[in-house]
Amino acid sequence: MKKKSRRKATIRDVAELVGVHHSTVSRALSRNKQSKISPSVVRKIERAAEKLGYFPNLVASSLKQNRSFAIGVLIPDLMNPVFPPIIRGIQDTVESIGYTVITANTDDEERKEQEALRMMQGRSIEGVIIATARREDPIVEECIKREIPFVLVNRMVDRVDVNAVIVDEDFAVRSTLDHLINLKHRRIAHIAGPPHTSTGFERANTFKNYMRLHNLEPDLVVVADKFTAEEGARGLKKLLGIDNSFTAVVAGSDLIALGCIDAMAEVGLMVPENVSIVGGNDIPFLSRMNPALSSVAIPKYEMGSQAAKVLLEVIAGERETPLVMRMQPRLIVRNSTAPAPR
Amino acid sequence: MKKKSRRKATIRDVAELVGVHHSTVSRALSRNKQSKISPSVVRKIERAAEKLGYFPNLVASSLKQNRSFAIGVLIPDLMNPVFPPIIRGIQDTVESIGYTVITANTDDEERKEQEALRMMQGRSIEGVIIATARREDPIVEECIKREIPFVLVNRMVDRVDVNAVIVDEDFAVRSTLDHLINLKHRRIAHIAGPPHTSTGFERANTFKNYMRLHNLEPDLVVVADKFTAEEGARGLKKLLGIDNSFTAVVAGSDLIALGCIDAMAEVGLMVPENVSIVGGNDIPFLSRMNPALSSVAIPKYEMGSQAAKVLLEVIAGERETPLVMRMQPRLIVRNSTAPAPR
DNA sequence: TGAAAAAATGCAAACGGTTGTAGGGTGGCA
DNA sequence: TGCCACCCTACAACCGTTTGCATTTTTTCA
Repeated sequence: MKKKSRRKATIRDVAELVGVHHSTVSRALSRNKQSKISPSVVRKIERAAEKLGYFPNLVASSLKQNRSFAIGVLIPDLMNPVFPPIIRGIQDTVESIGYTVITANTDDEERKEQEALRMMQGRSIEGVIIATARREDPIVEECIKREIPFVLVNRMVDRVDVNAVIVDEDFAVRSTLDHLINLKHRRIAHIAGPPHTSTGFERANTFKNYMRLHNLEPDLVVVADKFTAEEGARGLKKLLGIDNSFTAVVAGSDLIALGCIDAMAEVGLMVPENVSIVGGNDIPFLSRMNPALSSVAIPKYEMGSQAAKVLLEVIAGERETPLVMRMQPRLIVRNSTAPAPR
Repeated sequence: MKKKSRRKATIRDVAELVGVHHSTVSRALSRNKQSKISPSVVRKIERAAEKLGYFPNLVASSLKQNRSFAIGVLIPDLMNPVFPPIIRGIQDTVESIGYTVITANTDDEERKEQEALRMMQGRSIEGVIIATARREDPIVEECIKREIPFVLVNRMVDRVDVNAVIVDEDFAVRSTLDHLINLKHRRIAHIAGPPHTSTGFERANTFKNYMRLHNLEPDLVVVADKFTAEEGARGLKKLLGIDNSFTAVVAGSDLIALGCIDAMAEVGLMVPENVSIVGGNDIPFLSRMNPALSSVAIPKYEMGSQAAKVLLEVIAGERETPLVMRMQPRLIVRNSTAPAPR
């Protein structure tokens, strides 16, 4: 019995115990097909499997079926609070039907993205959810070329023939600007996210257009090279060097907003007394900071969940035409915005 | 060529292109062994592999070698900010040597833990890092029984013959009590984490002992059933019902502390003017809240990283005797603690 | 009652690598 | 020139499942 517990029981072990061929066991245990195995044998096999502590070797199964019941997820960095809810949304929906997810952090480095994709392909993942897309993205191109099912989440590429679950950035900045303009702000600056990302690019574009629509000069736009607090701070300092007449800033993300607030604190600018600020993404706990950050909330968990559903459809071959789904964000007004000072 | 790109190139395709046996290709491509393949052939094979876009099928390799170069990680919930850094620490260290990690959320439900472990075993993971341990933990027992290499992280079990990377909870509560006592607090309450977790249990124990050591009555202890803000709020309300003479509270975790603060706000208690509070774990961004939460920081990333290293040693058979590693936490004093009101 | 249809099970070949061992070629040395 | 080593490389079996097809068993019905 030492030997028995030594290595995992296989399908052949239970076949032997029952006295049938191992293929019969295989069929008996995979209930999906109408497998033509008599109920009595099925029961005997199930009992034997139970007794031996048998459970299927997913690896062997994957090899044979050339599918792995696994999907990959590419994110920039797990420690960025935007991503855990997205991932959780993905996991919850795919796990419910027996899939597992493999995530990889790419730190926005193309080399790591390539490596991760390689690794995932080596593991025969059936599809990928990509949260790292740049507007021109070699990884996306490669997925297309290799015909790997994929869905973009949060960030989009410049082509439209892809599946994506993203947010209505237009709506996001319009509602932000509406709010600020209602508060009588006129000199509004924008610390934009990186222009090679759709989120950074689109929001900056809409910002400019919508400002003009309101006859406001959209001249105070500076870009942050990353969605980080450091870059946000750098951006705001640069802005101060150019023009300090602004009374409000629209930040490309919450992290960027945090950096802006830090930079303003350094020069004695108070939020919201001197300048109002609104962030983006609404990451957790920022509602409790001082001042509580006004932000555009995006449905992170749902986006993950939806992206997963779409991916599963693609994998199952149920979806032919590309789908881009724009989720509606919601401006949450807290204490970092106030009427424009006179 | 359609057909070629249709399906992934295999080792046999490469072999055919070069005109050698596929086993030769296998040996040529796995450099580790002194594989006795002539350099010229190796070069030809590498070129052919490159040309065909070949990369190894990890699944097949896993099946044959009965190892998967994958480890599992069991966490309660990815969305709890404590875990992403731990996971990132794990990922970074194992990925550097070609392993991948599969994480599963268990929501502290035993059923999900069992399922997750099953799934991981089915995928032939070589070991597990467990962040979900309760003091008596059936999953841990099962790992022992099945001889699955594992390392506990953050939480410990009651037995000591296991590998674990945890924090010196004793030190944690002693330094927070020192701090509070220095501030002349005498009536100090403790909202403890769940007593079925080592962290909840140990901290509560140390709290009581260390209070007595200072001739203070440790009577104000109430337990939260989970490490959540909701439970923290519930705990504090219960405390208020018992005795409201306390001027400081030691919370079992940051999330519990947040709940306490909320509950206190409801009844008009101000932090830190009326009561001081210190949290645990020091999750990100709470330094920016109002008031900035004093907390006991734990080296989350390093804990993950260390746990991964230990696990890899166990897997490699390089570690026989169990190791429990206690990482030193650090009290970070911010604005949620102040001298005791008179 | 017997033949044909239907149902249940067995057989064997995969899936794509790895690896022990056998065999072919080359060079060294007497 | 001949023999023996010694490198390389080829062969084949195997890892645990799945699955088309053959075969056996059971059922059906004339």
